[in-house]
Amino acid sequence: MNVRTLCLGILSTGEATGYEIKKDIEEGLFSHFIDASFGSIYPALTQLAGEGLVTVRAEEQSGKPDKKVYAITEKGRASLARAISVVPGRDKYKSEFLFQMLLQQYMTPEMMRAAIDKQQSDLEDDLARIRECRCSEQPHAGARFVADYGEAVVSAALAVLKDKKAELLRNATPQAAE
Amino acid sequence: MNVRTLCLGILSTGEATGYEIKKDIEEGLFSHFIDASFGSIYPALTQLAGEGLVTVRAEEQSGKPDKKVYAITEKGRASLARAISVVPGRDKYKSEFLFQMLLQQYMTPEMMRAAIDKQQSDLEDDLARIRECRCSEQPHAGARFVADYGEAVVSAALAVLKDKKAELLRNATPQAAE
DNA sequence: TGATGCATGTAATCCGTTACATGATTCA
DNA sequence: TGAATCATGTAACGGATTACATGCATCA
Repeated sequence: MNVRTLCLGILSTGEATGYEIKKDIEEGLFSHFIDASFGSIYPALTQLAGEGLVTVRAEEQSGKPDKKVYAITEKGRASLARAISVVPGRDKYKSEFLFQMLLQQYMTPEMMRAAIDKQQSDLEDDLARIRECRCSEQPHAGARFVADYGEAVVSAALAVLKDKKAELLRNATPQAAE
Repeated sequence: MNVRTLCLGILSTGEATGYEIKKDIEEGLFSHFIDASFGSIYPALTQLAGEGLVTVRAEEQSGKPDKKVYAITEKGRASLARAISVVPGRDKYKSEFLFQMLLQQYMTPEMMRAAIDKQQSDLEDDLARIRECRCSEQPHAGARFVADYGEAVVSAALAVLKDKKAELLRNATPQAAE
């Protein structure tokens, strides 16, 4: 799945500017399983408009660049439906944190602590964000499911982390890391 | 974190060929939070050898290309220690499946079922793999933690999925998908 | 007989990130 | 005064995937 389809998906829930799409990706329900930067969103939107999958409407603003509000077209909806009508690819999960934990013996206890604390605060952030989404929206079945799924996964991670934190630090080898 | 560091990390647990490293990434504990293909592993290994971070030893074989066994050097261990002595980047999770669930209304009920079944079998695979790792190795503290973490996360996902599956399918809009 | 596993490697290509460029407004 | 928010966009660069090339052995 690429940024094109992602933009189409977000626009299927209502019109938005590139800037708002980015915010949605960072703060909305999408945030915990998708990523995209301006450098990919803006070109994707231009391309989509060129193909008639979305329309653009410029709104003048003083001081700032014109706001470009994008809206999905029927052709866009059809294209979106086609794009998601495939058996989904396997989930991909990348974690530097877990890699580090696997290589504990190369880390100093201070680094261990820093890494664990960082991970914990990241997870707490995630959890807060998910719960916020659930409150702020009147969610449809899909959104509710995704929020439940996300909450369950993040909570489970957090529980293990809190549970094993002390043990992990106790085991940290003080002589490590060259 | 890049393929270089990943290779160094795997080689820190014992010597291996490029082919074995790939297998380790696919089947070992690494598999649920890291990815890499031959196209990136082989060049990385060549580069690492050029810099003296690993040594190579060629083993002749009949029929097949010579097996190149790589082993990490002291310099390599130092480099690995340096590479992982940073506050870890945020975990990244990509899921086409969750994206699809969020856009339910564009999917046919058949696609919904296929997607859910696929996700379930993927998760069951993951769980089996993690449990296998735990048995096959005499794991050190780090490996045990990673296995616990992975098991908790995947189990939680699986539980939600099983729990909500029926509801998700019941809600599937029969007229959807263009 | 045809797929799968073993075994290494290169080149084209893609997709995306990072950094840069611009600039007003608002909040601390 | 300096950071953050709003707002769009381009260009360089990087990093990895995919496909290709080669070829034997084994298993079904």
